[in-house]
Amino acid sequence: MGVTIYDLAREAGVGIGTVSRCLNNHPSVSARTRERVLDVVRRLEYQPHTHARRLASRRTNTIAAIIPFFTNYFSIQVLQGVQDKASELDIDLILYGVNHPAEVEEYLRRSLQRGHVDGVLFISMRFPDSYVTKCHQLRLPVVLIDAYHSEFDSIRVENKEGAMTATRHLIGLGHRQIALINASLETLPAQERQQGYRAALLETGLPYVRENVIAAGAMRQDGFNRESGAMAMRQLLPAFGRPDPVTAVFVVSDIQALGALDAARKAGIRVPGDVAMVSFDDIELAQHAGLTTMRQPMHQMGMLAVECLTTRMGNPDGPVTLTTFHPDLVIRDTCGAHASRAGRTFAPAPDVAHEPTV
Amino acid sequence: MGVTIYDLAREAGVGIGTVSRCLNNHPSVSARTRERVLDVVRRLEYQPHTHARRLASRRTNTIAAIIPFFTNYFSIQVLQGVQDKASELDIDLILYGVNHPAEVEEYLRRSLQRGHVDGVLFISMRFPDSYVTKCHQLRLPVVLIDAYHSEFDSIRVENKEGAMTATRHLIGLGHRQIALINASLETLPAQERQQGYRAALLETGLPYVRENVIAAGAMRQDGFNRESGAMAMRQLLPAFGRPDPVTAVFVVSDIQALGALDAARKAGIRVPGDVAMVSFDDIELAQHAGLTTMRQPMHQMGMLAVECLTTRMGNPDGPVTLTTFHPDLVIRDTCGAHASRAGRTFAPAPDVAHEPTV
DNA sequence: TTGAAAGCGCTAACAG
DNA sequence: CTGTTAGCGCTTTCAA
Repeated sequence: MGVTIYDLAREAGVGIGTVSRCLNNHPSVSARTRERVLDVVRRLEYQPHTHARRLASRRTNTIAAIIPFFTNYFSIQVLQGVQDKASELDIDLILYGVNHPAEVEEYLRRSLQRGHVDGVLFISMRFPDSYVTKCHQLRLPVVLIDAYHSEFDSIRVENKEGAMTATRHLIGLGHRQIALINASLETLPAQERQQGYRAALLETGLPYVRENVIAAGAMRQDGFNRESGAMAMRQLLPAFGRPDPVTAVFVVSDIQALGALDAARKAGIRVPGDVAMVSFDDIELAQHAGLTTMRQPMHQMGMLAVECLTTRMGNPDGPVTLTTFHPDLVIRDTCGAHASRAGRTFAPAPDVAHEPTV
Repeated sequence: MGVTIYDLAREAGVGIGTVSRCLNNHPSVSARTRERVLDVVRRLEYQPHTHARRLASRRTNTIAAIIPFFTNYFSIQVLQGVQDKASELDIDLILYGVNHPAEVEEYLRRSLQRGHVDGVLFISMRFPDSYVTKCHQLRLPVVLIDAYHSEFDSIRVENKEGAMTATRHLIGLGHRQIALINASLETLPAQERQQGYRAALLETGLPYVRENVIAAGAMRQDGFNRESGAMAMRQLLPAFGRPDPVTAVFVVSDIQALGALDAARKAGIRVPGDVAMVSFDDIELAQHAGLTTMRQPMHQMGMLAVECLTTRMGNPDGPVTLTTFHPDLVIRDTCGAHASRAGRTFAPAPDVAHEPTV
């Protein structure tokens, strides 16, 4: 039905090898011949057959991204970086959105089919241990983003450092009772951010108050969602009224901060008037809501992940890499720094790395 | 390097044809043989080679989705529906995110490669005329979502009707000076929603006031973005102070409403206190912001699009279909219906379809 | 029910 | 520089 290289070869009066060379601009073809062949290509509106090419060349030029897909804005923004870089490199990107944990394995299984994809990107999810051997055996390149595994390349952000910066900022603004609204401690980012929060308190000599810390239980998106933030804020409400009240909150993600903000508003608590807030991620909406937050270079992380994956594809046995970005503090409205500088200001403490257990 | 059906055949003592039949559970294989072969399959951890299979069977089991990707929440939610259905049907989904208009053609060109994908989904974008003939020639199935073209299957929402409902709701709440914040009139949804707005005014005998209508110019996302909404709101500010002031606004998308809300807040205008607001889409954030809005069944539209595409793949010459959903009014905070019912209430007007030109 | 053989359309190694 | 040839791994007749 379609035009094949045989048709082209016949029409141009050359062999199919030559046609193939022209198509893949192989150097050893005379200018005249190439011209003639490409002419025929245009005239016959030839379209190469993707899969035939892939079968013969053993390269698929396709990668898969496995991502938690329940409208997770962080992941979406990483995905954009991935897509942009893939597009730039002319690589097809297969999207596997995970709604149910079981799907992870299903997608991995698919990716493992020989010749299906050249590599897999794993975003914001724990990599299932049962698959690490398989991936290695079948030599499937894997890169993790916002996740970590000692046997795969990972791209992440300094969560502990970021959480420390956030907490210090609040301390610097004069706050002494700082609450923490966390996601599920099952996840690494949640653990690390809690460590950072705690470390910042410790280094300043502030007590770690158990009641000030709310973690999400097992739930949708591991607690990185709006409702989780709102619930936590509601739980925190009494703490605003007690003597020596909580006057600031560090929320481990913007999306939770949005929910917390909402809950606070409904309870008549003003932010930053009554309580200051700093969160984490800097998703696009953070700007809209005026969140002071720790920015993660999501787009850049996505782009880098694709580069890292292609590198890995080219060198399957190279050493495992770990790339770490440093989050930046973006000051907007919720921390109150812009509004009034009435509070006492502490000098930033030195970078002492306590390692409190969580 | 990998295990092939030849290995399986040798190991099981059968021909490759039989192996292939077992793998594709073709009926004409004896239970015993099948058992034996499948045993070997498991023992050797055989993985079929995707591309070989695709080449031989001429089916790719892959579709592509071309979507405007600059964090457009509407599209993302549609995409989720697409992904869910594709996953359910075991179809691979290639994601083509468009950042620059030129990329559309690039992606279409790729999709047109023989055997690349079985079909293409086109979300929220005008389909380039230069490609309609090509798609038909190469018999590439195409389905449009939130867009329309007479020669392709389309899935959309009754924009005019929705806009009328929204505007009528505001009228019913007693408002008489209702502004319109629109996106770029280059797009079909913008045109249709403006028609609906106008029709609702006309049927009630309210004048169409030119100064009350703000359309976005040519810009990012055709004006369907936050900044556009904020700008429009700022332009509208004087109208709130004049005699016979504007007391309500219909905004053609939630994302613009978010921007408008922000701008209003900064200008000291309370919503719904000073001005009521109804918007369109019901993206996930609408709930968070308390937007009264016209709900589009985005997820459902995405799912249906995939079904429609597979149907089309099975019957390339069937009649072109157009599926239309009706948007639902979701009442939350911004319209003020919950707050006070102080205003006069008009009875809903009959469904007269004026067709004002835009 | 099964095996053998002929492709699917292309790449790449090998002669010339 | 170019033509020929041998696969890539699988599906699908066609006989048996």
